[in-house]
Amino acid sequence: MVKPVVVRNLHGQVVQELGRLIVSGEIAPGENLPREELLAGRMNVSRTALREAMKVLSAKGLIESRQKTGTRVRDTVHWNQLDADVLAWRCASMPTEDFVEKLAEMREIIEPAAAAAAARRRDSDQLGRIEAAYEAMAASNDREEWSVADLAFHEAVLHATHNELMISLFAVVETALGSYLALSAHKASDFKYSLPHHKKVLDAIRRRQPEVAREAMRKTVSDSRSNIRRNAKSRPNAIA
Amino acid sequence: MVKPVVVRNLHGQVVQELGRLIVSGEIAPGENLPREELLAGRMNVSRTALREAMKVLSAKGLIESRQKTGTRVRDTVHWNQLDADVLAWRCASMPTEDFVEKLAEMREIIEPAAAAAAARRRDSDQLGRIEAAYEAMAASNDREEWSVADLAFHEAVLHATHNELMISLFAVVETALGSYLALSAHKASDFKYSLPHHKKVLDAIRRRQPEVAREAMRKTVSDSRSNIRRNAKSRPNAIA
DNA sequence: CTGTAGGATTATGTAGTACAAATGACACCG
DNA sequence: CGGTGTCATTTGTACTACATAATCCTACAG
Repeated sequence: MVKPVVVRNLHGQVVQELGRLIVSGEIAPGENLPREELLAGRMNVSRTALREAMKVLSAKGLIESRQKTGTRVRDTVHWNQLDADVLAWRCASMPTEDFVEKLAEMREIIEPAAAAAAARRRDSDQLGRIEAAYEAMAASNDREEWSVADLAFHEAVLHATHNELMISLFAVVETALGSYLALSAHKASDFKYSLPHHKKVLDAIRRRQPEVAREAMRKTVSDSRSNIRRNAKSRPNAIA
Repeated sequence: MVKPVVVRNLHGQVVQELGRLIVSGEIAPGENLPREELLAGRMNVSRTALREAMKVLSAKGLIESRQKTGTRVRDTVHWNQLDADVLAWRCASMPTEDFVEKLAEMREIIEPAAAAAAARRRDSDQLGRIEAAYEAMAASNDREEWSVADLAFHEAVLHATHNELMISLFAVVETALGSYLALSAHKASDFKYSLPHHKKVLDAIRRRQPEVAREAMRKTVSDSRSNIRRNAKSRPNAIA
């Protein structure tokens, strides 16, 4: 369910290690990293590998290198907050309610709009996928199956928008929110609680009723958020 | 007004060059790049520089390298569509109306939601910035000044949301849309056309009325979009 | 003739060295 | 005191050598 983050490359590991350190704040913005030679030695990798890693971090807006000056951590405003890795590092290091709220807010903005757009622009093929996902949700036997089908449903709706920017944004937010979404699941008995909500979304998209779809989706994700909030409060830091 | 994209590093140039080739489709997804040694020779750079560039492109999801197999261009679904560079390359290579519509759609989704959030969470300091930007818009003497102040206004609203994910998304979309926003400007005589719209947004945020702010902002950006569309049709490919 | 194991081949991955270029610091000179 | 040039330091680029992994193909066994 969670992302594996398997990195076979050495510089990939270095990226993860340094990225985590920076995003978690252990290396604060404005601060300088050790010289490449020293840092490479300290991490037991060659300067080559370290530099390839630094170029990646640089591409994510986390650091900035200049000759003579050295490499320094950039201010958070320059970070590519929408980068999957950056988001993952934030999730890992600051699982505060505050951040989850921000992610959930993004979701509540995107999804209703996406549902409306899908109702306008969906073709029959994509409607089929949404229906298939809905059927899978209805047929699911446990929370695991439900979660998979649920994700597929929302993914299918997003794809029906024909807007790859929105699809990409959804993917990023949803992945980051992934672990927390488990919190929105109900007790084993009523994990299909939100099935009727999804039905309304599906019907509205099928009938090409944008505003109905928007409102139905709004209710769905807003519901999900309250559950996340409730469960997160009852058992804080359940993730880690 | 436009972004300079000044790259002092050699590998930075390689990133730009290869990135443009890939995003424009000249090197299609699934296709393999030449071997590092060959490609480096062909571009007159060392393998070192080429590899650093490839790591960056890899981080943006454009390519994927594996031993023996070589380096291949990944399918577009894996691209970080929300990466500033990727977006810039798309703008440069396919300035189709279609893509502008997608960007505008994102804007129409984000900004009203942001205005609502700003009305809820703004503090006095941020309200001050929004007011200042508004005053600058009102005091502007030409379209250039107007555009700068206009951007500052929207930026200030976004910052008042306290959600850096939304700020980041706005920044990316707005930058990509930047050149096209000029198209939304009216003739020299009535470039302040949308000032009353902005006034309503400002007032609603000041009075902490989320739904009023949302609706006012919706009208503002929707208006801007119609202008972009109209002007884009009258003089297609005015950008390049 | 077919299936599989294992080695040959070939691409990327990593390490290390050497030097170029930029830039901040400092000393020197007017 | 101020301008200017040299020096030192850190990243940038190039090149070489070898490690590693995965494909491909050969050879062998059934």
